Amino acid sequence: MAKATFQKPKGTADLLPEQTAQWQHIENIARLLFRDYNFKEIRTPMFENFEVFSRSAGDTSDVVTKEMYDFHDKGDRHIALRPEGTAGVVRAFVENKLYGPEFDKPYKAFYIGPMFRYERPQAGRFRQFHQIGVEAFGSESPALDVEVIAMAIDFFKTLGLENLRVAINTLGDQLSRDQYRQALIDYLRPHATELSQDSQERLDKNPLRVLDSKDPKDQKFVANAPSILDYLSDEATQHWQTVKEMLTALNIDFVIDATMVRGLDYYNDTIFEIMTVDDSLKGAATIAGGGRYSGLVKEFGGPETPGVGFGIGMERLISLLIAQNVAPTIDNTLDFYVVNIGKQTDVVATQIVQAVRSFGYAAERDYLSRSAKAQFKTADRHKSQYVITIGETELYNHVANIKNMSTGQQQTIKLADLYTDLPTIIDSEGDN
RNA sequence: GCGGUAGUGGUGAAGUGGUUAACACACUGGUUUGUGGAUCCAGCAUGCGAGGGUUCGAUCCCCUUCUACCGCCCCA
Repeated sequence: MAKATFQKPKGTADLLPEQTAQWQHIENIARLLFRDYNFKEIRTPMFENFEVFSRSAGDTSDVVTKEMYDFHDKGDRHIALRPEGTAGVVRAFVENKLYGPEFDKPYKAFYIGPMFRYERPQAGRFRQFHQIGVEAFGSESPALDVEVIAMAIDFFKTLGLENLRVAINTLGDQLSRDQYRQALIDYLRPHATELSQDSQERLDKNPLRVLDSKDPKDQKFVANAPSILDYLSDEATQHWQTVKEMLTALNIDFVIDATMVRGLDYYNDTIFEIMTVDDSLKGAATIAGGGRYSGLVKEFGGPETPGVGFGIGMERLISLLIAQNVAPTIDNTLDFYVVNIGKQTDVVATQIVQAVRSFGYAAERDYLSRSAKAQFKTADRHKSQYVITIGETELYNHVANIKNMSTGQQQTIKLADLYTDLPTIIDSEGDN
């Protein structure tokens, strides 16, 4: 490394061809599967006005208070790189009036793309990472909560993952939440000074998030804290019950985690996380998280419209696929390699590769005037099925040699035939 | 934002305050004046993340910085 003046920004990654194949595999499966559920792809900007995120994720959320990748542009606009997908989709939903009568309800959309969070990189955590997410707007049906959860699980199963744990909880509706919030404050307030510094602040701003704390000082209080499940309104209870029943009806195993809160403030009713129990991803076990939210569309100026969705972390997903040995093997094999010997053959060699490619075969040639041996080695390394050799003698006679690399058989054919009948020549190879 | 560990060629790595920085893989060439997977031979870091400092002299000591990995917080 003579002068490594340029390095990629902290927490980013270059995805090289060996890896992109893997990414494409996952994306392809997502697109195919989500289509089965009638979700359509939506693409929104990778950056938005800062307020789009601060208003939706919640002013007290960690994402907004310390992880926002934001800056002021040349027009002095306060811009933020999107830290998650929902806010932008909701903004687009409202801005494009997708709540209009001509659109399906629920309106189902999915997205695949990079997200940004300004934090210290570590296992399963990057400044630029990628999510596959879905959102469905316009129905309060618990069946939709369940469908979204089922789709995530379907996706992971299709990819071949095992040992997944689905945790669900409910945050109830506004009424339940308000009552619970008060109960929680009443419970925690007397112990306020014994809580961690962070949680003391949370107590005022967003007491539910105290439940999320991993600090041992807080944990002992969290353990005996009142449960949201005891404060659900009749309506919220009904919703919650139905979600559980439907999950059971679909044979989806789940655990109820009454202390699960989620990091974004906009959720209500059903929330869920899907994590691996695989040891390899200890610090980053959660590969998907999501839930229902009802105030967001209104917050962005649209009509009161409920939504439900999830986000899947692609980097974590890929680590898990690798850890569980279900990553697909990629095919980099060539069908043909064109060995050319001598300067004079340069033009024909180009004509030949192009002709071969025009038949739909993957083909490569040598551009470095290397020895025939070196070119064959390269062909071999690419596991090329056939090698076409063109030297000056062949050129003079208007022929080329085709060698089957697995049998070692080589035949001489006319260039004219190669250009018109290559597939036939290959097919009939064993016949004569 | 805080803490821990690390940074030598394309890769995996050894190494020492002092003339030419092991070894292996990969790659290139040759052994076979135009034909692959084997053998053997040869070549392949004026450089030890970057910038300062100590020293007669530093890849090896000190400081700063950058980056990576891991942990805390939190999350995907």
